[in-house]
Parts: sequence; structure tokens; C-alpha cells
Amino acid sequence: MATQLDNFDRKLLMEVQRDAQIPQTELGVRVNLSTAAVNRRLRRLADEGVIDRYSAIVAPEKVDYPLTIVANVEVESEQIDLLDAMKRTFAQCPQIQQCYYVAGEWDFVLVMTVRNMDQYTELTRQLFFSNNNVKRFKTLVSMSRVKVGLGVPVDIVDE
Amino acid sequence: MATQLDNFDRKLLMEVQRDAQIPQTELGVRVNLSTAAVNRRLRRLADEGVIDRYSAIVAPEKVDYPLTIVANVEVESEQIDLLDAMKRTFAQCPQIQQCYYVAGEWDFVLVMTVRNMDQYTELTRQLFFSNNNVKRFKTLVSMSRVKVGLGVPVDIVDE
DNA sequence: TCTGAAAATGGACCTTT
DNA sequence: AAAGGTCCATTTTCAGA
Repeated sequence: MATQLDNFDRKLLMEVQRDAQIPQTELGVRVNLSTAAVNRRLRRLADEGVIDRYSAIVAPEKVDYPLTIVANVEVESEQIDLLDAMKRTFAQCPQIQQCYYVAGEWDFVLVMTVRNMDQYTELTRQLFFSNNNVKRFKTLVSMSRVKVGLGVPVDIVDE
Repeated sequence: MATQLDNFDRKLLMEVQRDAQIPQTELGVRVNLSTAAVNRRLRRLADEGVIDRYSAIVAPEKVDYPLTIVANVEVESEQIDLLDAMKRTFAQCPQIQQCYYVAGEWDFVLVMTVRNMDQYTELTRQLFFSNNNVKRFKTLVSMSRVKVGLGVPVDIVDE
């Protein structure tokens, strides 16, 4: 599953995770590689799916989505088709940024971004109260987004 | 706080959140604007901080970080400097992708990506057990990353 | 790795509202 | 003034030798 990477790849991944707009010439300088080599490697990393995609990260508070909420959900039944239906519902909801199906005290952890509490209340109606398979849920309101990202560590190793 | 946006901006934000590599000419076709106008608007959105940054999204399982874990943390004291110290520690830890300081049953929610359970165990030592201000924590292991992103909804409105 | 063509970005300048 | 469009120079990407 894990693709073969060398330290050049890892350094490149580190850089483009931080900032995907750095020109390949500059990346070449930073990792000590020619522009063409950087170009080939980035293409390969994208083709292999190591780089899933490139994305603009939008500041939610600037587009009037100032509230981040974490919701934990416990289900009634773990029957596969019921779970799949829930996963699809959660995945489709634009306000749900992340949904993890977890083992432990809860079954789902949702990270949501909303305009205000009213919108969240409305979403709990749609997603939780009107869903027979939701046994209970608990809301955690974020007071501070201390760290928000999808960055994956890439550890430089001795080769 | 929320910047003035029109529907052109919103459509652009939708597009570049999904895929930041679409050329500005193509974006122009999609939103019905000249390339130059797209260019100006994207620059403005970045300057104003609406677009926080551009990032390559790496698939964690491809770089041998197959495990996602959500950890809830309760603190002993909410004294400001102790909290700040914790926030800094969490923010610095490369395996912590996200850290929210929350109100509710817990004080922090952490979303972590790790190589294996051993690494997580080691991290709990460093972050939780060896920190006097951690009263208790609870671990939720993700079995499925149903939806993972930082996308913010941008609602097209009548103007 | 180097070179060069093709593509994309971004500024200058003029026009429209 | 604020924003759009066209045109053009510069920068960047990316393939072939």
C-alpha cells in the first residue's frame, strides 16, 4: 500500500503540503534537484495517488462560517446497510468537513463548520433527530481552532 | 470579519477548493469571466485571507500513516498559561493534524494520524501521561475515514 | 541535465458601469 | 472609482534529445 519514496520525494511532499504554489524551480533549489526532476516526481506522486489532490484552503470565518463543532454520534444498529446509508448522508452534507467511523465509546465523529448555532440546531434535526438509527449524540463546540490541517508527517530517513 | 463576496467569488472558491490546479482560463469559462478577471479575483481572495493557502493533500496511507485516531482530552486546570502551553505542544506535534479547544464534556479534541498503535501509545506518553495538566483522555480509533476535508460550503445567493 | 516549445500567470492599458 | 476585457511580457511547466 505504501509507495516507495525516497528522501527527495519526502522533502517535496513536505514543501507542497505547506505551500502548493511554490514554483518547481524554487522547489528544485530547496531539495537540491533540477526543475525537470521535480516536475517528474510531482507528476509521479500525483499519478500514484500519494498526492491525492491540490486544494485551496478557505478560512471559514471569512465566508461567514465562524463556528466549528465536533459531534459524536452513537448508532442504534450497526447493520451494514444502515451504516452505509448514514455514511452517505454525512458525506453529502456540505457542513460536515470530516466524518470518521470509529471504535470506542462512539460510532461516528463529525467535524462540522456552521454559520451559527441555529444552523447547527437545524442540522441536528436533519441528521440526528430525524434518523431512527441515531441513538444519541453529543456536541462539542470549538472555542479555538488551535491547529487545523490535513498535513501528514513525512519523516526523512537514512538510506 | 466576513469579507464582501459576490457569486463570482463564491463559484471560484467552490472550484479551487475542489481542485486548485484548474487553469485560470478554464475557471474563466466555468464562471463566465475573463482570465484576467479570474486572476485578479483569486489574488484578491488570497490577499484578503479568504483563501488561507494552497496545499497538496497527501493520502496518509500512501506514506505509511494508515491510522487515524481521535483523542478527547480533559484538563486538570484551565489556567491560561497552562492551556497555552498545551495548545503549543499540540500544535507542534506533527502527528496532530487538528486540535480544537472545545466546550462540553471535554476540553480538547485532537485528530491524529499515526503509523501504528505503538506510535500512538508513545505519543500518549509524551502528550498525556507526562503532562500533569491532563486529567484524563479517551481514544477513538477510526475504522473508516468516511469524509476528510477542509472544504467550506459557499452558498450561491440571489443578489 | 539541458534546451525549447507550449501553457499559464499576471501586468498595462483601455472601456464600461 | 471599481471592475471587466484585450493584449502582451514574463514565468512556469513539461516533454524530447
